[in-house]
Amino acid sequence: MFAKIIIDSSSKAIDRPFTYRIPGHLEGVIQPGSRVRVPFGKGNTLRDGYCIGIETDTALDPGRVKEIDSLPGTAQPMESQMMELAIWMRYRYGGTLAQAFAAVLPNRKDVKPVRNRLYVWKGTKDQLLDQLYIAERRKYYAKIRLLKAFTERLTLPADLVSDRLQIQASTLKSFTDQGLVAVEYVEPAPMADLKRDPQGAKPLNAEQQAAVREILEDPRQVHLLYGITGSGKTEVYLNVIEAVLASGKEVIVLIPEIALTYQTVMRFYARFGERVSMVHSRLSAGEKSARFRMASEGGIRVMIGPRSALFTPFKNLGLIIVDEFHEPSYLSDQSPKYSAVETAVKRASLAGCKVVLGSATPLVEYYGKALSGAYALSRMRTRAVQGSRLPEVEIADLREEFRKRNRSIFSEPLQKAMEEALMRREQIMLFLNRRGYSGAVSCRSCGEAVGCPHCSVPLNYHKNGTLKCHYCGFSRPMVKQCPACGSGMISTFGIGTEKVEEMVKERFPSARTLRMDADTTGGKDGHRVILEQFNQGEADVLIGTQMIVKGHDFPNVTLVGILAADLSLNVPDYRAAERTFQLLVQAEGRAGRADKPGRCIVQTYLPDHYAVRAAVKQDFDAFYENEMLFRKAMHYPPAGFFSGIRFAGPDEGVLRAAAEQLSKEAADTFGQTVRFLGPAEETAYKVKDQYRMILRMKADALEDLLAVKQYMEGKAEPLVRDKRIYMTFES
DNA sequence: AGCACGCCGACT
DNA sequence: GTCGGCGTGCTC
Repeated sequence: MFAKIIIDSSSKAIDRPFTYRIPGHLEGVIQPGSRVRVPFGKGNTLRDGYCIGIETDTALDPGRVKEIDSLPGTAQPMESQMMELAIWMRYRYGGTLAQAFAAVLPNRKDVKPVRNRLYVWKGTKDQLLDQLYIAERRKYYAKIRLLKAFTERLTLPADLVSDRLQIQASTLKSFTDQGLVAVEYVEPAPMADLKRDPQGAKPLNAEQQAAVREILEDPRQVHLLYGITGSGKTEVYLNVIEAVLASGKEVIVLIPEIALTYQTVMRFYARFGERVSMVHSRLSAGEKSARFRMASEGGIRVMIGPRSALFTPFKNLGLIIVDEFHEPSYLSDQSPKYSAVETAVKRASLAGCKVVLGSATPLVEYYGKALSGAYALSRMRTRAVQGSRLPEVEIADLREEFRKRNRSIFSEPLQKAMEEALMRREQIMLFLNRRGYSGAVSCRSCGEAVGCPHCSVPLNYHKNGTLKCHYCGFSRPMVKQCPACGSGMISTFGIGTEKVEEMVKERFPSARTLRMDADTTGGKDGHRVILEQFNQGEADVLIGTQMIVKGHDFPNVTLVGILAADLSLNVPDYRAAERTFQLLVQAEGRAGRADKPGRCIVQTYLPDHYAVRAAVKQDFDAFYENEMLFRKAMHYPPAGFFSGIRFAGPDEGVLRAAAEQLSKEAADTFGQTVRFLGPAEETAYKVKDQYRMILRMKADALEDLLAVKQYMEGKAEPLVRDKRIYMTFES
């Protein structure tokens, strides 16, 4: 018997099956999906790999075929469905098959036994592990602080945690003295917390009931749940999950990284108790593997977590929920660069189950499919909590402010609102999306940004005095006058959050400020510390980038100021308007709670832009209609398929030559079906001494783009192997 | 990716 | 005359 083996490697050169003989004692043990250890290469070094198939015969010269050495660890073989998913991911997103397997099969590390230490815990293993995670994030109870002290030593194999033991405080001391660790645990914290804040099943309103019913009854596989902020999507999920569990099936709930908080997970615990578990990036391989094993053995029925939870090896998967599915954290940054949303849809179709995509600001591609009937659609347009209102949103027109010679970053209405809020001792959040000030040029008089005639994205100002398009390479000299209105009031933007903080202090000397952006959130606890300080009322004004608008609710915040709504509109990306709309809607949602009305002031030079207007009215359908006109006109998704091939390399000349040559060959070969734009320099042309270029492609069929990808992988292979260039694929 | 084979310069 | 530089090419 022979086995087809994929060697675990990130190298394209050996990303293909190798045939090995199966030794007699492993016959029947090795199956497709098994991890194996094989001698490889001239030195016969032992390397790990994945079996992808079994054959009774081989066309190879028997003398060349080596024998499988062993089976490393005790990991279960990958389910055939998960293997199929990985193969699809490799095809869809590139990278090597081994990388795709690694993504769907994270239980790679075998649990190392730890001896000579005693851990005592009353409660289940899973609760302990979850407590440790929570303890890192929040100072909840004294006993959790006690746990925190032991966190380091408690990252132990779950099997060594003894269940339901309790020891006396004296004993505790003697164990501690001996270097053994003991933790006394009085009552499971989740339950303790529930007593404080009971969260049983809430009655559903009519919209929620309708959504639950539609999700359960509609035969279509993909179900989009559009629900405004506060419409109670989670409650809908809980009810749907209940029904799926009752039918004997299992559920995966994906949430954005940032939303994985104590409260979120507790709502699920409250409803489903120990059938729920979660995975997250801070778990060690052993802990994660233990939970996945429990899931495959039926001990866990609902798995919650960020994108990697999608690969929970449930045997009888009945439902996948992707909450806030528009969030960019669903895109993997490692190879394979998969979209967890798209992959969830694929997994659902392999498992024959339903997938629910929920959002207050759905991605237009998906919303379009829902409107066309390809996906099912449920809408929830009212707030679930009685008396709760959407914040009052108003626009401050910065062109007007400029005419009034207000050179400050605060418009008159915002300035006034801030004074009032400070007087009432209420808190303020100021939001400025820093990413957008990379040099787009805009007119202070009419608000237009100078755009590319071929791509309708803003041009970027370059130091040599030209304006360039980073999509197609178009370039023109810097303008002296606004091409739209002829005004000479042309300038670049350059204000970041630091400057905002300075100006808040200058104008409101008594206000205490906190700043939250990439510069102030260093370290693993940076976010938590700042948010906690703000929540404790240690500051009056929180200034930050988009990280402050996601999912954090501060009851005392009554004013949200969006300093420059246009900044995210002027980034060279066809999704700029969509991202802006999402950010604005999210930021608006931060203002006010049921008991205190909220107010949001949106400062903009583009008060008439459809993304801004729709966001102010919280009108997703209006945004969708306008955005689709733009996408269709420009053949951007969903009106067509769009992707990119990135070239990077340390030698500028080699990189340019390679990018241009490869692009030309691709254009000659695929010019009939694919439109090529570029290659153009990336927005950040040189990063860490690497020069970067990008070839963008538009096509009517995804298959055509994937064909170019395959072709380029082959063509660029020699250059990539010599490390002259690096090549990656974007979808 | 590793690792070996292979054909040219400074050393015991 | 040998040790070793890393260029080229293969890995079941």
